[in-house]
Amino acid sequence: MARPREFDTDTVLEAAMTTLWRDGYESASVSDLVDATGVGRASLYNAFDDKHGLFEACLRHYAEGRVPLWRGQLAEGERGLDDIRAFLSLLRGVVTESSEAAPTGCLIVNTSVERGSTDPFVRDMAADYREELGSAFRAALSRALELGEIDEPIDGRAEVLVLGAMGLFAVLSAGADATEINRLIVGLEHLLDSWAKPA
Amino acid sequence: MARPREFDTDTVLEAAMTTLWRDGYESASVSDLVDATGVGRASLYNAFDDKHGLFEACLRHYAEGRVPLWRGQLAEGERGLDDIRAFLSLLRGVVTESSEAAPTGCLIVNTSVERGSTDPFVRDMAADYREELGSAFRAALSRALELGEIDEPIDGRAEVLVLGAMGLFAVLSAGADATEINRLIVGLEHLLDSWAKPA
DNA sequence: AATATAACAGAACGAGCGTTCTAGTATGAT
DNA sequence: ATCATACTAGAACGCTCGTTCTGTTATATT
Repeated sequence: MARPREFDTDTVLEAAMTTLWRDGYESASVSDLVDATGVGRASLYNAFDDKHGLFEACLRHYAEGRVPLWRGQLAEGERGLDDIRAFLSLLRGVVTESSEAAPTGCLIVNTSVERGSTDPFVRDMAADYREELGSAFRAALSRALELGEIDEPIDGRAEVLVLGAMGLFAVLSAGADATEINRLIVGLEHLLDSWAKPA
Repeated sequence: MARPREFDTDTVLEAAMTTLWRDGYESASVSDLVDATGVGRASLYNAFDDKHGLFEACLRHYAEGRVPLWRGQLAEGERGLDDIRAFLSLLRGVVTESSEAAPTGCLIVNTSVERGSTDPFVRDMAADYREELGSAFRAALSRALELGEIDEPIDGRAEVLVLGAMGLFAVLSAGADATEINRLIVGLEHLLDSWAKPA
């Protein structure tokens, strides 16, 4: 009954997300988002209400597209410590693959550090994100326990891994070079090794 | 030979720093800084050149005033693991003492996540900050080694502690509640316990 | 084919941004 | 006491911000 939308929502969200991810919420202007998406201002406002609405859609798009990259293997993998090692390898890959298309660090960590104290939406989303990450680590550590790779405890170690991931994302966004990032990841890998029982 | 300054530089820096710390670089406007410091616009521009100059002075003020709070005991304390435990207690205190006067988290971590990829000054300052923190952890762990509290290794564990601190600062700024913060710190405390050799 | 509907492009809005300018003022050196 | 200096307050600058408005265009239904 009316003219159909000319743009693909996912494509637009991907472009807007990349801009917000790279520049942050305040530094990315609506004009920047118009340029990045190639969609007119009025169309963006029609589809997402306002800048914050587009931001929320981008955060959801990020959670739906990026979280599954690690959640599956970590939470429901078939191994234990190796699944966590694979997660760390994933993070190591981030630093070498960083480009204009895929900024470094993590959108949720970036924007929650920027706006977490004043923006309930991003605060809640970041809390969910950490909860999901912690839950996934606990699952992987529980499998490691059942496989006889490690002993107790599980929970405290999962919290440490959450902090490690949050720290890595923060340091990535802070502009650390590849050498430092790799050194930090190696530290976490050695931590995993130290948890493993002698074979 | 000329009219002397009416404001005290440290007092002004403390007020400006608090505002930038709480709101971030982009969200804190020059008008906000004028209001917070009580100093006129022209005076601020006379003394600090521009907004970024005032920001740099605030970062230096933060590094000079806040870093010594943990650096001394951690780098040159007389104990080992207990000095690291004291550092964690310091962080635990931060979450309960947060007020308008002293925002939560860490100014350097907040602004380096916000601007680290584009602002060389904050990137370098954040790198120095992590290097100093890592060096302090290595010193404390070395003392713990000499005291017979722990065995090798030192370096990888120091990196893990740096990540833990960065992660805590990130989560603090993300608006996590006291319960979660405490749970994460307990995780790190248990990690320290697990490094200690049986007495 | 005619109509109703909504997306489209781009101009325009007031508000706020960082910065500069215009005066006026208070002080140390002569 | 006079002068040079650099502080002070506040108005004003051009610019960009997020948002809204004005037509125009394209499609699904009748």
